[in-house]
Amino acid sequence: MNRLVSPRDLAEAIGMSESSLKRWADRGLLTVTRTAGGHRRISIRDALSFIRNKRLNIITPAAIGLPVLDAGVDADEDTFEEILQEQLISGNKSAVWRMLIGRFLEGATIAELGDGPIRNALREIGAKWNHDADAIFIEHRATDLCIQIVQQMRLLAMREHKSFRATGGAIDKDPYLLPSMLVASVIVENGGDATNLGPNTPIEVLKIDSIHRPVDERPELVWISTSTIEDPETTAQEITTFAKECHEVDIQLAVGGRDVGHLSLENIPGLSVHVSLSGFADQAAGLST
Amino acid sequence: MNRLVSPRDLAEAIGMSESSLKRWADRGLLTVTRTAGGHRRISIRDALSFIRNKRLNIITPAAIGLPVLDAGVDADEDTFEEILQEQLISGNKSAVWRMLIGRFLEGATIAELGDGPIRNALREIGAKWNHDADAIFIEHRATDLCIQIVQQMRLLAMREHKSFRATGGAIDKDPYLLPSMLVASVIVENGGDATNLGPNTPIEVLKIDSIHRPVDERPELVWISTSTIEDPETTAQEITTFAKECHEVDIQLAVGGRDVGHLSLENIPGLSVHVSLSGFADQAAGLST
DNA sequence: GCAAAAATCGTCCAAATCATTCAATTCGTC
DNA sequence: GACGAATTGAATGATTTGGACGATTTTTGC
Repeated sequence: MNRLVSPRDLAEAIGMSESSLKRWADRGLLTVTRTAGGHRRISIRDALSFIRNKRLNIITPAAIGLPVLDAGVDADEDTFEEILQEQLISGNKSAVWRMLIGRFLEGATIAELGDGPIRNALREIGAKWNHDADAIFIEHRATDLCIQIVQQMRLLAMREHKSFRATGGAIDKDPYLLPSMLVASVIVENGGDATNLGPNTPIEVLKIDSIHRPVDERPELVWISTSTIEDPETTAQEITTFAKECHEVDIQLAVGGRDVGHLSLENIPGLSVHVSLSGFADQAAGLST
Repeated sequence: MNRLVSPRDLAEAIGMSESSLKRWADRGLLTVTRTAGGHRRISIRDALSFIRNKRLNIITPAAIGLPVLDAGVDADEDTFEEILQEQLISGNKSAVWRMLIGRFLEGATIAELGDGPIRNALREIGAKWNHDADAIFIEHRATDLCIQIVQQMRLLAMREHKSFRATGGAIDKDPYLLPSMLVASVIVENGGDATNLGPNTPIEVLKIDSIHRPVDERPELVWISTSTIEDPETTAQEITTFAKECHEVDIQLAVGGRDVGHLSLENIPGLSVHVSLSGFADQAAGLST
């Protein structure tokens, strides 16, 4: 996973000529290092970022030491999700990795993958929850694998220049990591600088990194992820108050998550309620311009 | 201590061939000393200045195995930890990233970084815990940043060939992510294939992926991370029973974590108790050969 | 200590890559 | 369509790279 490739290899992998590749590198579109003798060398990570940024197809994955992106990457959406779910259940790390990263490199956004395959597969797996040890095992293993892959995508999607700041986390008593991590990754993918405060983050704590900050250090966006809500009324009230405070200082507040429908949050100025990651993505894209 | 590396090791570390490295040395691009018999030896200092000079990437840090305490490369250990802690508290992502990944690329192991700078910084930050929102904010932000960096190191440390399998997680009711993630990363760094079941994993669930598996799918090692323990007596009893079951089928069980001292676990065959990540590293290295 | 195993030596050479040039293709605009 | 600008892919001779070789040195194991 960490080899250096030559311009020739990368050119072959994406079906372009060596000349073009070198020109792109010289123009700065692709990060290259040089050997002591002056030959260009490209790290896999830079190569993958480049492939995705330029929306290129990997024609010969083997040329840069990538596993064949087989098994359902080309399949239609339903089949893809079905296979992904099977592989997640059986704990086939490399297959899941190939499928998701493969789609990602073909240009799928983190929001699309999170809203579609990842959410659906984990929902199915979670539905089997019944305090049965087997089910817990499968859920934990699948979640950890997804966390690793989402982190990897976050790194690949990161841009040099960050055009806005965002902070957020999962609400108090909510132990789920992945949703908030997905939101952070989606924000990074859309040009933001995301600080994820993780699970179990009371709204009081979010205030510290937003409205309580000096004006020039405040984020433009705050997100709250709500996978489980203990007390819907109190929580809705807290969020409403927080939204008002944010609105006064021109911070956008966005709430999303599985249980967001249980909250009565309507027509509150400065507050967006998202039922999907693409909602977050759109909002972030709006801030990014 | 001034360790010397061979041309082959340095070549592997930067992903180049031994031939090229020898040629560069002969051309004077890289300072080498010679043994009495004429073999080239390169000091870590010269190797690093060469790498920096030519802007090369270190892709296999383990190859030059630089001891962290090699004074003079950068700040001494105390100063380093002090600065790291400051930057973690102030949330300076890029600085923390640079410091930790930098050390890692210079040859520090994940175990060393986890036992030293990371643990000490987070311990200091955690000590400020008093249900004060500021303290929680800083702790959450620092933890998330460390999670990202540890995941990145895990990817960098991953090898092509995995020589043994391991599974583990944080014990039931233990919500901390990072310790178990660190153990998984240390195992990966030492040639293992780690499945991290994450926080809140009851021992029953660990059994699913170990003793309840078919013989040829069983891991060689199971780890339990214990940052908080609700009921020491029951837990110790459970672990003892589990250790016995593991021992019978030749699986090694390793327990570690902040609160591991509160458990009475002594002289149990097949059970190792570690107070540091390097303990896990040694055990993994033993399995790897 | 000694012998076997592993690592490195210096040298050679085919293959890969360099920077540059140039013709062919593609793109946008009129 | 025609035209100019930009991009692409192929060819060039010079340089760099990486693997192979038998000989020598260093390390390992007893």
